[in-house]
Amino acid sequence: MKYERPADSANEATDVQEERLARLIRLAARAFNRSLQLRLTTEGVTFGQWIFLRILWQEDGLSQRELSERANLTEPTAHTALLRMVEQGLITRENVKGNKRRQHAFLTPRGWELRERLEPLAIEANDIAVEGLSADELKILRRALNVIITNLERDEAEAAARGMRMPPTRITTSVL
Amino acid sequence: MKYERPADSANEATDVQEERLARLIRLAARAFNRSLQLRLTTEGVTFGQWIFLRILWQEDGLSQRELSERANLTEPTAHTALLRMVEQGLITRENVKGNKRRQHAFLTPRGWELRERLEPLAIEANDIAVEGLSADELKILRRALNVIITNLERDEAEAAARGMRMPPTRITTSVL
DNA sequence: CGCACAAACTTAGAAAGCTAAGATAAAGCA
DNA sequence: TGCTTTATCTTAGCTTTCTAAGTTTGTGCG
Repeated sequence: MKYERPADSANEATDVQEERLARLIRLAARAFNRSLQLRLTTEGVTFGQWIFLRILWQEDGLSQRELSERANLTEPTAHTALLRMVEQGLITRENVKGNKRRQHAFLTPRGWELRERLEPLAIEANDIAVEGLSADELKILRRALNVIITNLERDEAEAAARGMRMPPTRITTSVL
Repeated sequence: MKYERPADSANEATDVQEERLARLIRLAARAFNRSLQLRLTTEGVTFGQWIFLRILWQEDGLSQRELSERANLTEPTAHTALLRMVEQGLITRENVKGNKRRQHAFLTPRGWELRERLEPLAIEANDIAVEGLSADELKILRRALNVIITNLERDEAEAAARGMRMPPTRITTSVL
């Protein structure tokens, strides 16, 4: 054990403290998602669409793979989101430069238009969230979150290298 | 606007900063979930089961409603998780004191046994996550997360009072 | 007692996410 | 040139979570 504590800080208390952190982060993430979703709904946009719209506003014409990387999501997740965005007329997907494999996503005029209506909503949600926190606290919060993310991703990579895997979500070709 | 910045820090930078906070929290939440799930899988337990096991270890015999409240999850979510836990022999659900409505969940011996094997896994994940953060930073992190959660939940409650709702997840009895 | 209202659990169906395993096109190499 | 490998997008099917809308059982009041 790396971080030993004096005997007088009971074990139980330690457990509770530590376990709470994951819970707090989960609750904060959910509250943030809901807050944003609540606002986006007024413009008929879902959370998943928002994620990809934001990326395309910065950099139009990315491929599905590039989009999923920038969004930190898997390709199947990006895939279904992009299909729906085509249906709703927010983007088109096109093959460019004679490459029949890569499908680049381009914002439609409607997709571009949403920008000025949606971005203020996200800023509003963020402003509400951080109300009462000082600049210093926010700085530490960001740093701490980055550290946690780095630590856990490193851990997952190491676990994967040792052969540990996330449980399959599909019945693996069973007994035979 | 509360936190004005000197003119030389462009608006764009501000936006990016603010938007990033939600993203960081989302990433941290996901990394935490995966880290825990990866470990729980070695004992054949899913994340959802862990959530309710933890609560029952503290307080056995709670009803579905009480469990969903303590877990910060809705009843349908608790419902499906509990059904699976019954299937797997982790809990039983029983009517007590002749009440045919309330269903109290009781840990089976198997459910109790898991405690000593699972709790260390959660502690391990937490230890890894906070590696490199000082006690002060952790304190601020916790406070900041609590502030954010409170702010956003208040905002959602106010929005609900004004009639704003989360988008329905089911097709609302359409045209007729 | 009987009926209305409330509490508790269930069912229906959707979104968003994932892993695994295709399919097809491009690139690289012998 | 032809074959193998790699890239990219798709499909299949599962989990977890939600909102909305039942169903059933208790409770309280006239």
